[in-house]
Amino acid sequence: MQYDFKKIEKKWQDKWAEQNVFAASADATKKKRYALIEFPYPSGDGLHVGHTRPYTAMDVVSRKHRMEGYNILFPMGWDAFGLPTENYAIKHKIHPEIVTQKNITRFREQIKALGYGIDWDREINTTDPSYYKWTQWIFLKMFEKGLAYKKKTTVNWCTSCLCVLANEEVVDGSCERCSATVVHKEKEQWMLKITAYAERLLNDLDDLDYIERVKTSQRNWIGRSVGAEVLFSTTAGDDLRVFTTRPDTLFGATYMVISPEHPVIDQWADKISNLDAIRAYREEAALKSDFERSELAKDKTGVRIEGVCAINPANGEEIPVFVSDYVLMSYGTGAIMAVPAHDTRDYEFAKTFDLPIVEVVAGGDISKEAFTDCERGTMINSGFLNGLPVKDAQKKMISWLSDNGKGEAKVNYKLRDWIFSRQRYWGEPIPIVHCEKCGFVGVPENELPVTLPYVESYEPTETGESPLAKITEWVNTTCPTCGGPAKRETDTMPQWAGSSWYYLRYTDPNNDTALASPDALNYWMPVDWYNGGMEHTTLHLLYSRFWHKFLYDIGVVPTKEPYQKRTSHGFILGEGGEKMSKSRGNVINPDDIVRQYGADTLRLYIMFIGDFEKTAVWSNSAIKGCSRFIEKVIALAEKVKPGNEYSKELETAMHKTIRKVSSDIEELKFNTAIAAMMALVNQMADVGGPNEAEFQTLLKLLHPFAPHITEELYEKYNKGMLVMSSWPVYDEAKTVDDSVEIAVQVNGKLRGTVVISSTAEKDEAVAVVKADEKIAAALAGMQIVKEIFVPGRLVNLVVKPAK
RNA sequence: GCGGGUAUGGCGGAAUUGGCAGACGCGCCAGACUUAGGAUCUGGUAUCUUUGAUAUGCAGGUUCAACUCCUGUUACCCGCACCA
Repeated sequence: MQYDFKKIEKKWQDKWAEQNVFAASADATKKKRYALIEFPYPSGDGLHVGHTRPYTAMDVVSRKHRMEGYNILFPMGWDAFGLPTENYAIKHKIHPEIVTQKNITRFREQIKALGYGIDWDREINTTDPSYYKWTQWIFLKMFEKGLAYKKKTTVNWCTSCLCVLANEEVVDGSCERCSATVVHKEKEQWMLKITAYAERLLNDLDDLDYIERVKTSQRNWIGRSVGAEVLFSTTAGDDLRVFTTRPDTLFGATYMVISPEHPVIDQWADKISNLDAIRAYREEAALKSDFERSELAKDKTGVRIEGVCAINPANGEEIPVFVSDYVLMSYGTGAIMAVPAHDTRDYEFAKTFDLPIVEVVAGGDISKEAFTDCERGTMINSGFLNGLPVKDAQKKMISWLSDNGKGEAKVNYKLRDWIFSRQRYWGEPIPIVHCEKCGFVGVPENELPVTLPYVESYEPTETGESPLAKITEWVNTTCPTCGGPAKRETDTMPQWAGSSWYYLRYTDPNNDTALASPDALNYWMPVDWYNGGMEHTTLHLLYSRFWHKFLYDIGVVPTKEPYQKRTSHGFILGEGGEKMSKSRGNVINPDDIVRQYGADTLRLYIMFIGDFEKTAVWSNSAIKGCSRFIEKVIALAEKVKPGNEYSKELETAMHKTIRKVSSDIEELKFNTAIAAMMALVNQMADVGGPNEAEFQTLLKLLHPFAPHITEELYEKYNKGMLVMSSWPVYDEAKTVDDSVEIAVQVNGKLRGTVVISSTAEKDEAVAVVKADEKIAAALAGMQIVKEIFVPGRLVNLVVKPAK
């Protein structure tokens, strides 16, 4: 048979579609599996081979589970709002909506050509008003509960996109999207209070089946630290609050440092004698990008505030207060107590400014460096703490602080609230109206969605306002509360909004009275298995867990967590091990591969390429192996023996392969599953061909990986489609060979092999070994000290020279 | 600096979790069929000084037995990064 993959693949894709075999059933009595892949951003470049790795993997898993009798939900959609589309639209003067439609059409065709078992009736699109109505609805609920608020804050400002970025979108001080420099700017922004969920986002990780590295990076990102908040009174009258993880070292606090943005600077303006210098320093810090700040991290800079001193609450000493940009306004209280003897940064700063360094924990050598180890050391120079180990001193100091009203135990998080507004056109409008009398008012639910007005010009403005601000007829509205004149919020939501809840919409994509019906959510949630990129661990994955927990709290979703299991795939690099990029000219386009080899070959190869979780290098020659494998299977079809004639040997191999492929798929070991099938096919060819039942079993095992050709070969048996067939089961008893070849070692060195019955006991095995000529020769003149027998594996004889 | 990970033939990678290192595939070599082969088929393929010895980044250790466990060390990759 000529392998006409083009015809075969089209034929089966059409058949599956005609019979709607991938539609998730509404029958809630069936056992379900919800498998999810991150829906793509439909970029102008089209599908990347990198996409096919997670998609194929989850398709393989889903197809197997479907054959095992599960009701499968395996959906697809488009995360289509975002900057690249908008930038492209501006450059080419085409409306983003049109660009998006075009890109989606292309992506859909490309994905369909790969034969995934996707329920296309549930396709969603984040830019569809009937979808973003609910994105806005969730925002309104958060606004009602006080979790969405507007605040003037220091933001990351991309100098090219002219737009605010989330902390997570700033990479090495540059914009994640366009790589332009990011600077700090003070702006009024909508914020989401993700910090209110920090504790739960952290603790609930324990019960989830996420791969460990995902849990670890979320934990690090949330960054819980335990310590105390301490109040320092000042000569200016008001107090300075600091957070510290080392309350035990309070006696060693010889100065304080506040962030350049700290509000007390203005409060103290009339008392500061060097205000100009302080303000100049603040200006300078604001102009530095994050990148410049970290570049200069080695050299500590700062200015002493003249005219105001702080008082160390432990010993009542007056200590100076400095302004320095190594203290961040965004963490803790924006002020620190500096203990140079026991903190590396404080130590550097003290050396630079020639400040006193007082040792309060003995155990290090503070003439050389700060002693920061909190596992050992004993308190000194610390009044009532003297002689205590560090841990005990911490507890004692905290209770002393709270007894005296000077502080309390405190937990702090690195996680910061999510800056949620963007000054761009192509995003969900924030459904808020600003009324001069009533303040911020949510758009009433029955007026949702607030649709994005169609405009001719969506260029970002130089003033940093959203392009929507220019559309006065849209901006000017009436206040839902008092009916007076009001203005609409003109900022839009960030890229991550629509993707924070999309998995919920798939369960009931056309519902227009709720984001999804309770029945659908009860049945389908949580997502059983979610595979996606590591790069989303602290972005999308964390954001969506936050939204989900909020929706759980207001009774909208039935589960505490959205995703029960999370796995992650490695990147695909171009030939030569470099990142695929247009400039390097090493981009592999899936369309070309499908045209040249067919979808089945691409699917097989992308699964065979290597360890699923690791980076893999594309090889244009290695893919031929998978193409040949398919042709071998086709050739094997010609050799199938009619009837039930079978060999014991092949039967054992069949059962072993079923076991291996079944477990490998669940463990993401697709490469070894395919290797096992290749070995089986080679063996089948060697014995002159399988019988019909054996060949059908092979087709079933291979079907999730290469669905089209296996359907084609299965068709002649008139048993219906493989898609709807049942997954093969193995019999453990039949996975055991009658006899096995075991290794024979003498003193741990391989000296030969013998074939024995697989049920042989130790005595029998050793007897056979001793009878073997080669072994006997090796044993000549030796005395056996110990005999080790590992059933089915080896015999090791420990010997020494006979006396 | 902190956190996570990786290291095995010419290449991608296996190894039932302490039991014959190199499965499976690519590439390569030889042969067959061919006017032809960058098609297909068959066989071979870790290295060497080959009755054997040496091999899983490097140096030790535990064990009858170590890619696997322990100690130390090097290199590379990926996050985060002045987080008090």
